[in-house]
Amino acid sequence: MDGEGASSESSSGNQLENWTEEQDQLKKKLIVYDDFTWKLSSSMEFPQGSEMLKYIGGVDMSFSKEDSSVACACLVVLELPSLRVVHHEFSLLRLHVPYVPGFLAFREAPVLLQLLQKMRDDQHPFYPQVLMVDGNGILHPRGFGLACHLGVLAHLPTIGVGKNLHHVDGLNQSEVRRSLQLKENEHEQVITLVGNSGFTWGVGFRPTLSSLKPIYVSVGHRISLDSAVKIVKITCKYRVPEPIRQADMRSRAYLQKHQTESFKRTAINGSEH
DNA sequence: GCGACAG
DNA sequence: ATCTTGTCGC
Repeated sequence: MDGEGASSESSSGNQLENWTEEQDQLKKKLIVYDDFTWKLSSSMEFPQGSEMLKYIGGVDMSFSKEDSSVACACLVVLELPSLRVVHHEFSLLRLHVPYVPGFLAFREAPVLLQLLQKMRDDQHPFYPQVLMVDGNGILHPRGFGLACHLGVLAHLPTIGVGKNLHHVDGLNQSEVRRSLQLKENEHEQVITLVGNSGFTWGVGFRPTLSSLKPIYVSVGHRISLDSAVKIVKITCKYRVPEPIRQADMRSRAYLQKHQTESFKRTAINGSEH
C-alpha cells in the first residue's frame, strides 16, 4: 500500500489537525476592539442619543454524573442594572464530541449557537447585546477559545470568563495569585496577564474581597479587554459573574429535574410490567 | 522525557 | 465537568 497509510492514531491526529485548521480560519474574522453601538451605563456621560447596554447573555453547560454524555446547555439573559434574569432557555442533549483541552468549542459551541439562533429566529426582544461565556476567549493556546469561536459564528460581542487558568505562554496560576497578593494592599483586584512573549492575554480578577481564587477574563469577539473587564465588574455579585452563574445553576437544576423524572418513568414502567 | 492542559 | 455537609463568619 501507499505511504499515506493511516496508523491507529492518525484519525484522532487528523481530527486535531482539522480542528486547529478551523480555529485558524475562524480567527481571521476575530475582532478585538469595541464593535458595538451601545454604551455602558457606568459612563459619566449622559448618553441621550445612544442605546444603553441593557441585555447581557450568559451560557453554560452541565453534565450528568451517571452518563457523562448527557448534557444540558443553558442560555440566560440578564437585564441591567437590576441583574435580574429576564429570559432563559435550555437544550438537553447527548454529546459525542469529547472534551479536549484547547478544543472546547467543538464540544460546546454547536448547541450554544442553536440556543442563540432560536432567540434570533423568534426575534426575541431580549436577544443579548453581549454574551458572557464560561470559557476563555483569546486566552487560549492559539488565541481562539470558546468565547471567540461563539462570537465569530454568532457575530456577537462575547467575553471569555475562565474559573481556572489555561496555562499559555508561561502564564501560571500561582504567579497570578502571588501578583494579586502583592497588589491587594493597593486595593487592586485586577492584574494584567502578560505572557513570556509580551502579549497581553487577558486579566486575572478578584471579584470580591473574600475570593482568594481569581477568575480569568479575556476578549472573546467585538470587544476590548477594558470594556470586557468593566462589564464583568458590574455583573459580579459573587465570584462568578451573574450571567454565567445563573446559566450554571439553571442548567444544573434542569438536568437534575430531567433525571429524577426520567427515573420515575422507568420506575413506573418497571413496576407495571 | 516529563508535566501542564478552559469545560 | 462531577462527587460532597456541614460549618465558620459577616
